[in-house]
Amino acid sequence: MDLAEAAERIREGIRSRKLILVLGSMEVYYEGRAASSLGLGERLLIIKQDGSLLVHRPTGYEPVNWQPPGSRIDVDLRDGALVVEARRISPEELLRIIVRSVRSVEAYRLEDSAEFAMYATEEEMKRAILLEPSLIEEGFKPMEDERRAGRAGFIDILGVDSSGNLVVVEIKRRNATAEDVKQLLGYVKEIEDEFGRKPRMILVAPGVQKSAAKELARYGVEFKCLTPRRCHEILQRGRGLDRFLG
Amino acid sequence: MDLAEAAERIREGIRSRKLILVLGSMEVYYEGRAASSLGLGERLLIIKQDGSLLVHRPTGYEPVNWQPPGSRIDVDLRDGALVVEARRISPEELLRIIVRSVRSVEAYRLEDSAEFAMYATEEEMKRAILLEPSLIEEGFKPMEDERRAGRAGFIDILGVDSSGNLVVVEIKRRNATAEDVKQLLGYVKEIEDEFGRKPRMILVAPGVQKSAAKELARYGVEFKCLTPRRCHEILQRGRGLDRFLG
DNA sequence: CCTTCCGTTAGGCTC
DNA sequence: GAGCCTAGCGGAAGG
Repeated sequence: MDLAEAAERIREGIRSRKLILVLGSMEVYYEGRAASSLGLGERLLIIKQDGSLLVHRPTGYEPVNWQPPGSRIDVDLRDGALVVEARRISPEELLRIIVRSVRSVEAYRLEDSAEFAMYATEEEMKRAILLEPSLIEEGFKPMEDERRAGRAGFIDILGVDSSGNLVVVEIKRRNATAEDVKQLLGYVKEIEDEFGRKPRMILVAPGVQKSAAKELARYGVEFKCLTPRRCHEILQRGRGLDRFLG
Repeated sequence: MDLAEAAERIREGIRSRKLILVLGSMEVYYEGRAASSLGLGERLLIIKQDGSLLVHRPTGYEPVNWQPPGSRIDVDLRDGALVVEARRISPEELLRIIVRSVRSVEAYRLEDSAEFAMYATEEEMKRAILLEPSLIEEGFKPMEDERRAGRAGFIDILGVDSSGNLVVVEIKRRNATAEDVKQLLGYVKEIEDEFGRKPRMILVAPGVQKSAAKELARYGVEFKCLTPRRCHEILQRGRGLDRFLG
């Protein structure tokens, strides 16, 4: 395909806010927070309706270069090449794509208003525990969630056990790290300052990294194994009951 | 376009290891480490030559759903819909795309053997300092890089200053955080244990976060401002000299 | 605006 | 293979 025609199609696609697909042979140069260069090769260039831009090589999940939504995109013919530039400010970044030859340019107006729903997140784990506190242990009673702990951050769940002890619960959807233990200790210090007594500390996660296991023992942090999947199932069950009860 | 024809084109594209672009109206369901669902809408489905798969909505930098390279991809006609499934094991994950109608299916064999080069990384900052130690201060002499500091990790650069003091240098390509200061202190503790005297501590970065500034002052950590860009320029210059001298 | 934290983080490296 | 760290991380939420 002729480069001038390709340029016109791309410009028209941007004007009419379409998703544009360009297949061709191109070089790619990036400069901003870092810098990169990529010599000539056949790639897929995607320009989206919101001004985001992606360059994909024939393999790999990730784009080799990109620009997030809101970039200003310029299309020019320069020295016998088709040059696409995507700029953004804050941080100031420039992505320059020099297209040497084009196999195809397609533009589509896509309609997509569906809602994306994600399950088995850390948020869902917290909701499952609030719904069924015995997941932590028998007699556990949550009092607050997302409670501010000074400048240490927010405590996932603050509650009391069956003996009336304060319990600070930290939830992770993946294996707990030593860093997570430190985070929990930070919360506990704030709580201790505030309440004048040391609370129990429970780290809830599907597992622990080896380095974290040592830290748990060292600081007397308890560990409760719980997977995001199990929590999701519990919430589904809860919804089923709600529906049944009406 | 007819769904049966679309299915055949996709299968043929996979057989011949091409990059496949499908534009159409589709639902997407994912279940694996987490789970998600996305109702009917017009999207771009990309199947790459290496078995990676991406579903892109009309806006946004990131794919809404994906499967990394190496997934097994099945294409079926089922209940009047075109169903594309991408599975992987370890972790076991399934992405199911139900295509209800197709606007276009294109397949391309792309040739791309160019090398991708990234500059202005933390690695480059270290190399620039090793090449030109006065970037830290006059008289600084690097002795080792990536030196093991017990279980605390690896010291970016260990050296001595003009007075013979040990110097531990930690490099960050972005503004330094309080966490980075802690990391440096961890190294220093190990070095102190080993050498029996406290080394100077220098954090090298383009800037500091506010929380980090307090930690710097508190623990007597010095800060040296240096940008990845400057380091990249220095290395370029170095290469130029090598070429000139060599 | 900046900071903090999560992510199906991905990807790379070491042990 | 598991553990650990970095990223042009992106994105969201909060101050």
